[in-house]
Amino acid sequence: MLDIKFIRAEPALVQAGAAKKRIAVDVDAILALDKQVRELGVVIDDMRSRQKSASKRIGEAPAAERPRLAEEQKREKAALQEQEREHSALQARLRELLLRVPNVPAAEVPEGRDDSENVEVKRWGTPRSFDFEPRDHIALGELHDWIDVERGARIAGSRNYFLKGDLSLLEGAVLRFALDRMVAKGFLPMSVPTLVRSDVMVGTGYFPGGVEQAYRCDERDDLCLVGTAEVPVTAYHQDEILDGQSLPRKYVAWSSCYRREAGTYGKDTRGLYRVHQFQKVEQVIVDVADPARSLAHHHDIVRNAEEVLEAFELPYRVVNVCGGDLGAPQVQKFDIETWMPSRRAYGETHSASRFHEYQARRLNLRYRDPEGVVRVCHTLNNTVAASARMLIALLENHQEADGSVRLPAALRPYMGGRERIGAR
RNA sequence: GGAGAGAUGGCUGAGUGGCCGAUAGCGCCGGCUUGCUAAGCCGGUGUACUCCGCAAGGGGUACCGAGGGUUCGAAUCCCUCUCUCUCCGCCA
Repeated sequence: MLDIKFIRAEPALVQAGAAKKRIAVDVDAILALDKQVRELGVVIDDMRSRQKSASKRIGEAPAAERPRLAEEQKREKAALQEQEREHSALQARLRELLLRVPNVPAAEVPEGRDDSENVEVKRWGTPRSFDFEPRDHIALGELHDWIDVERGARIAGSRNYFLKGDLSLLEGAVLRFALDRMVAKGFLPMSVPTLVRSDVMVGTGYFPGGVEQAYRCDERDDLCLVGTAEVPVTAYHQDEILDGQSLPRKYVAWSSCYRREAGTYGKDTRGLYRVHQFQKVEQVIVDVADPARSLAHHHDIVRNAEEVLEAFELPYRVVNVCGGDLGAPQVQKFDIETWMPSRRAYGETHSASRFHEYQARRLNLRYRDPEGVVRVCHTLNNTVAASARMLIALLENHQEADGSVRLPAALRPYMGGRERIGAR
């Protein structure tokens, strides 16, 4: 959420930012409503002030006088209550609108309509040229009985799966490697709730825009399954005022992630690329409100992910996500795409975002600076490793003609020292 | 699931209808005292919105877990909910 004061000061900037993101917003209408809310607020504050002093006088008046004075106050009160009802309706409407105002994208965000216009900023490694007909991960999974999508679908519907044997172990190895690496960099590991209240989904910016993408419990419990550990970790300090000295806070969390994938019928239906549940190690940073520091963190968290891919010996590229492909909350986003032979393309495996105040303001996540001033924090996050897609890349890139899969050196200690899996 | 107790400012903890945005202590900040430190003394110390002011600053309103209600007036009374703790039951 943007600061309403910022919107008042820079309406054109906000309107232009929304346009760059291809998100419809009427800034003028919001400002008109804001003005209305404030004007009525002044009236109400004034009425309450009179009400309070009148009540005080009644308390001090002789008992005989009180009933008559109270009677007068009753009429005043009715008028006040009517204004209050009007005011809170307007405030609620304003908040609804504000929750949908997108964050202003950075100048470095490229213009563009959709992901086809994202701009590649880096490429590492070279996609391997096979001297045999490479299998896709599903074929490899069937060959070794590592993946069972049929029973997954029978148990839980389409886009659900079982991982078995060495692939299940490999999933754990990938995630644990990623986690260990981040801990070594000073990130605090956390185990987190994956079922959260919907105000946390609003706070992190997923709601109201992304309600369709989240699994929700029924009306007995106001809880949602998170699509990423970013949600509980970023909301960890909700409603707190942190000591500025304690920032930045760097967290890393391993969690299951749940996505409804509404509106993706017929898209990526084969295999583990687009699934309803997967596991992910996520890095989150909370820091002071300094755009330069946020930017530096952004580069760092991208680099952290790159190092994991390099350790896995997987070719990747980094793209600067264009305005039209950017979500409402982000200032800027870099996606890392890893080479996937079956797609004959790079597929998104990581997403690194910086938000400035957008999430923190919704979460009421603040800190006290050295001068004692309370400010809203900045937040950022990025994937470190996400299980299903990382497994696709590892299987497909490191497969051999006989269907076995070579393990990169980094993963061997996590796989009992083995150099390959699926050897016959 | 059953029974009970609770939720107040950074923390501890008073406050059962008007004198309470809230006693006191601790912590923190400033000052004084003092070879240094410790102790002591004095003062200050919540958040949000809003109005006035160039500013320093000042005024108003709201907030005592959340939401409703009673009342001229609610931290205080009533209702609902959430959370915490204790005991019992069940259970990974």
